[in-house]
Amino acid sequence: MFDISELSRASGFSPSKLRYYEEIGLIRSVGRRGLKRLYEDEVKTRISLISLAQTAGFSLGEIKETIGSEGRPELDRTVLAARADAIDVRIKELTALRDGLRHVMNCTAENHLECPRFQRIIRVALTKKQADAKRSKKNPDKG
Amino acid sequence: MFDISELSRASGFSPSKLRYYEEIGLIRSVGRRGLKRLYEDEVKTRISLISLAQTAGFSLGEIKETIGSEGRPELDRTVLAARADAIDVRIKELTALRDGLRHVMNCTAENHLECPRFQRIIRVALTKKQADAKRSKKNPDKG
DNA sequence: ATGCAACTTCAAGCCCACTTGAGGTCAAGA
DNA sequence: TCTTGACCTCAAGTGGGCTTGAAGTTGCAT
Repeated sequence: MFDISELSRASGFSPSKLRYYEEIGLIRSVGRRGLKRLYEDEVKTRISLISLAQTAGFSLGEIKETIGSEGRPELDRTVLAARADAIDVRIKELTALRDGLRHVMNCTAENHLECPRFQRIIRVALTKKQADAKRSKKNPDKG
Repeated sequence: MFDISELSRASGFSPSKLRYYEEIGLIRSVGRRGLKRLYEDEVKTRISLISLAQTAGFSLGEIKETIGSEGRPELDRTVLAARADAIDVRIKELTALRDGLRHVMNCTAENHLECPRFQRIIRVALTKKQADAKRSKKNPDKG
């Protein structure tokens, strides 16, 4: 059991951010010593997970839906599957973008945005994105 | 040459968003017919690129620094390289997160956050992140 | 017992990335 | 010529994700 300053040091999250996350139900403290919050180890894993999920572009609301707010989260398999699929799409986009950037670095075309190779790289990722957007319009429940 | 409503349809960006991007110098219109903005094809590639870069977690400011604001952007190779490297890091994090989620879907441990396999998956990504954070503290210029 | 650093609450503020609304202008068709 | 409607500008508003500041409360060391 440790207090907010240790958790802050360990996680790199500011105390105000930790309090905010608790307020919106993303993490929890397990008790108090006087006024001071006390945390247990589990919260560190949780914070790592939140941090990664944010990097992946999920909002705090989506993260809460995914991992729940309690120690024993109700993990809905269909939600987890949807998140994993979303990450796969994102990975493909990022890969295309990275390849595009690396190509541009070595490309001698006068205007890189008009380089056919670059455009093709970008278009591939965009096409996936648009196909995805279309699907979620036809099928709004599975967002 | 086409107007804002066609560009909006083609790109999926709202007219207000397109005007906003022009205001902050991310895209440009090449002229007017009366009051109405006129765009040329190049802007579509640019918008695709912006869209991807946002997915990758870059701010509009960073995107502007990376691709410049003009038709013939000043592409700084060191900036491009840094962005590409950042994307690589992010891809690794996303991969770990996705694997973690997929594992949890099939894991029968009572509390998933305490599943050692899950923790290991998460910790790997987090370690990379923290190493990166440390490096940029020691070397604040190369962010 | 007293001080004080580290915590606490709660409301307000801030930055980013847009959106909205009010009021204005223009080009083309009836 | 007159209307229509799609565009325009500019200022203010919104929502997410925090941070900041003022004022209060504690455990612990002296």
